Amino acid sequence: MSRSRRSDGDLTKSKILEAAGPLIAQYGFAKTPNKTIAKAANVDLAAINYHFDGRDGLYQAVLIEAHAHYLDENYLLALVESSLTPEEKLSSLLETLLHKLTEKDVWHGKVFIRELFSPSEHLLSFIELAGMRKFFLIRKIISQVACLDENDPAVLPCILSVMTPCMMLIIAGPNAQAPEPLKNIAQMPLHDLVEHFKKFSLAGLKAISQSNLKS
Amino acid sequence: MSRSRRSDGDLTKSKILEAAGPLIAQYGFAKTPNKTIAKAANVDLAAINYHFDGRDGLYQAVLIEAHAHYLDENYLLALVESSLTPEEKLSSLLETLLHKLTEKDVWHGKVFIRELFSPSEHLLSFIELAGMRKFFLIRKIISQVACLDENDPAVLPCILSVMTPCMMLIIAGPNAQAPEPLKNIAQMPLHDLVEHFKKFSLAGLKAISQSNLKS
DNA sequence: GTTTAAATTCAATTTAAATTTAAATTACTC
DNA sequence: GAGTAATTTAAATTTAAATTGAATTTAAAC
Repeated sequence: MSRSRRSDGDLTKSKILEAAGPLIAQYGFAKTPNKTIAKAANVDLAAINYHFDGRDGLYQAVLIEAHAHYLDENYLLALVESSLTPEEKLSSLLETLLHKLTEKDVWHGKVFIRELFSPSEHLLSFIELAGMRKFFLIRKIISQVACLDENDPAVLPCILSVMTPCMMLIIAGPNAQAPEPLKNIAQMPLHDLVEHFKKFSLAGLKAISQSNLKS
Repeated sequence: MSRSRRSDGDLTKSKILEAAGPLIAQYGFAKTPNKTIAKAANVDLAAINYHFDGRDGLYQAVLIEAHAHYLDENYLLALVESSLTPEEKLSSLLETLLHKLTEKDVWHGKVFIRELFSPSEHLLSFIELAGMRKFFLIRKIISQVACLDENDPAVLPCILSVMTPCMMLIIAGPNAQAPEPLKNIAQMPLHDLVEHFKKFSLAGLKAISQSNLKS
């Protein structure tokens, strides 16, 4: 008996994944029917169920893919262990976050951030696995800039202050047709945006650090 | 002929609205069927279509309600025109944004922010009407703290930096069952959070202001 | 109290989409 | 090249939910 593992299945599986990503980024998961995804991927509708065991399985896979690519864990690891100063590490982190904006299609970030700000039952199930490691790496960088112990609860709002504005920018990114004021933000030169967030975040963290020393 | 306008209709209409809000805040619009809303409101399923002319009409109404209550326009107007210093105005704004966290049910903010970060076709249609006025008021306050002209494009990322972290906090608020790290943020004492965002935002804006003077 | 249209209700219908099935095809092993 | 199981496909089924319509009730006007 032949225990064959055909390789063409993997291709359609990834075709589905690559087609689903941008669609979900643009319209949200609830508003992209399987039929639309199948058409975009040039595969039969039933292939989604065959390969992902149902619609939810596909979304779970897309979410994992999105999270893995949004801020690469290996990049973060290398950054944390690099010989840069904490401030330089922060700069690099912000640059990486924002440079994604210029890429033609940043579906990874959009999908992940959509889920983060409009959470479904799918978020909890996987954030706790893959998400925590990346969270700890980011926390390490930011706590160093703020001169806080990484377990100090005061680091948590610092992380919010640094990260969430960049996330909003990705949602309202140049591709998306955002309402007027947001659209204008997204159309600003990338360099100006990077400079803004570096200045703002660095000053904010320094202020937190200062007030911590006094108390 | 009697041109009667029965008043009991308004009651059920608002019952539906009040029931829909918290459900949509928790589960998202796509994941709360009309049936669930009708049950929570103690109203017949068909009443939704009768009063709101369909599911989308209900969501539109919920969105308008949410936006109106999230940051009250009259409050913003009074704040802008008050005799407080720009810094004090910013403080008040942040306090208002964050105090919503302690209220038992902050569905208004959650619904609006869900939509903002995971936009559907409903966002654009009404943001441009009601949203712009509030946006301009917030911009006025923040531009003054940053010592920038309110039309300077550099104000835009400042608004992001100040507002979005607070929004994330509302999404991950004490009620919601967020994943670990976020849950811990939401459980921090409100006063500490307010202090953090005041310090961070003020320092950030001052830094932007400084670098602007030099160039 | 009678009239009238608004509001409610329940049942029937329609719609849209996901899933399942089984038949046809294809890639791989020998 | 034959056998086999993985994959693809198209059609049928199932599911869930929104919408509609007709019958009933109710509140207000006179």
